[in-house]
Amino acid sequence: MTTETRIPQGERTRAMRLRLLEATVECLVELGWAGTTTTVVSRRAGVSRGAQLHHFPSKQALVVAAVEHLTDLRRDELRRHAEDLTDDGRIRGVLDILAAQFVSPVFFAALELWVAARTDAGLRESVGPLERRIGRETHAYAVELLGIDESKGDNRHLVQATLDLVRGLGLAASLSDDTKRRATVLDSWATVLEHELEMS
Amino acid sequence: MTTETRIPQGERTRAMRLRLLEATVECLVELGWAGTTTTVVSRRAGVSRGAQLHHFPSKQALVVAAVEHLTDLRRDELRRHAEDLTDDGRIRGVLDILAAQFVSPVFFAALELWVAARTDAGLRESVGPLERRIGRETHAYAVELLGIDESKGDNRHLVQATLDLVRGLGLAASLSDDTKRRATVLDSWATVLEHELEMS
DNA sequence: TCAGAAACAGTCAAGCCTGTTTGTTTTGGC
DNA sequence: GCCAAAACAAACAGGCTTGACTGTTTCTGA
Repeated sequence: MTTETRIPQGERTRAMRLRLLEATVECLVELGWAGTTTTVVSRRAGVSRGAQLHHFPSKQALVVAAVEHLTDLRRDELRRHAEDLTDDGRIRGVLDILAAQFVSPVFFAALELWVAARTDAGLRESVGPLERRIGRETHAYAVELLGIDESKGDNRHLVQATLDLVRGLGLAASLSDDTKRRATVLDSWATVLEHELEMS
Repeated sequence: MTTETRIPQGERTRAMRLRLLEATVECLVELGWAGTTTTVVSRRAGVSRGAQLHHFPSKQALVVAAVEHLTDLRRDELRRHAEDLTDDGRIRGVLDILAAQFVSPVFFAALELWVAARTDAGLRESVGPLERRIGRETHAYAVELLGIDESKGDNRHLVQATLDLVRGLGLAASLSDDTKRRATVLDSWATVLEHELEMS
């Protein structure tokens, strides 16, 4: 059969890798780290194990690539949410955006990798630096969204605390849905920030 | 051989179960959820697999018991740290105690179970309620240590936020040692609480 | 003291995961 | 068109985990 549709190999490679990475993230979200086996991933991606091993020679390679893919997803998600930001109740709005970042499936996938990395040296080498980078980027973006001067007063540490807070909220949300409680906590914290942040 | 040392069976049972539970927690801390296999646990506890299966017929049973054991450990740890609390810089001291709770090996073990429970229905049924109870107890204890009236102003939500914060700090600490950063964040948080809490 | 129950020990089979190996198809430069 | 290289497919071996099964020792109550 002469192939009617000729797709460049570069394109196919990219699509195949993307399918595998997305399947990996989905597995992490739905099945957790322990449930994310190479077999399950390949089946879900609709890719033969041979093809999978061709693109990612080891599970380690697959997961590391997935981590990098996750950084992109998280960055996109943050930017996307930021577009809905209005000017009134700005602080509360920013808190909502940040919190949304940490109760999303993407965060849950990252959480699985994060926790697994604690006891897996190879994984930690990949997750650690990337997570630090995401932390820095999120911090900078939060400062930008809040429209504050980071060098003033305790602003810097307050933003850090805010990020640690939403991380804790995300962890809580992973086990049981506590949307309501989260909202009240964020309300209180918004009030606090309005008092304590030194606006320029 | 006439057994010179006669140990009541109840005692032996308790000791054996305790050995298994402590080995389970140790494995969770050192090897993570995926690495905590029944074989590894029994070997580390110095218990034959037969004995292990006698006391805990399934891995599920073992882990559920470990979860309950962990609640005791966490409670003890909290109480023990609370004894070192002095009167000057009380808020900052309380924060240190709470933070210590969430960067301890015991918390890391609980974290493994917490995350695993997200995608494991059976485990979630055990971890969920217990974690909620610990949350409530810790909350109540924090209120007591701070010596505040929970019904006043936003006190209640500020305490909740504080607990979410230290949980986030604990998660951050699990991947890389950030003792210094944590201290500065807690300093800022203490200042905030001093401003915002309504002391009685 | 003795019998039955509980506690303990060790082995085994079934199933799964990972990564290797071997074989087939498609692509792109010559 | 043709051939090397990349992409893809599938079977396989080795190792590990879980829980069941069988046998042995120790305790308790009669």
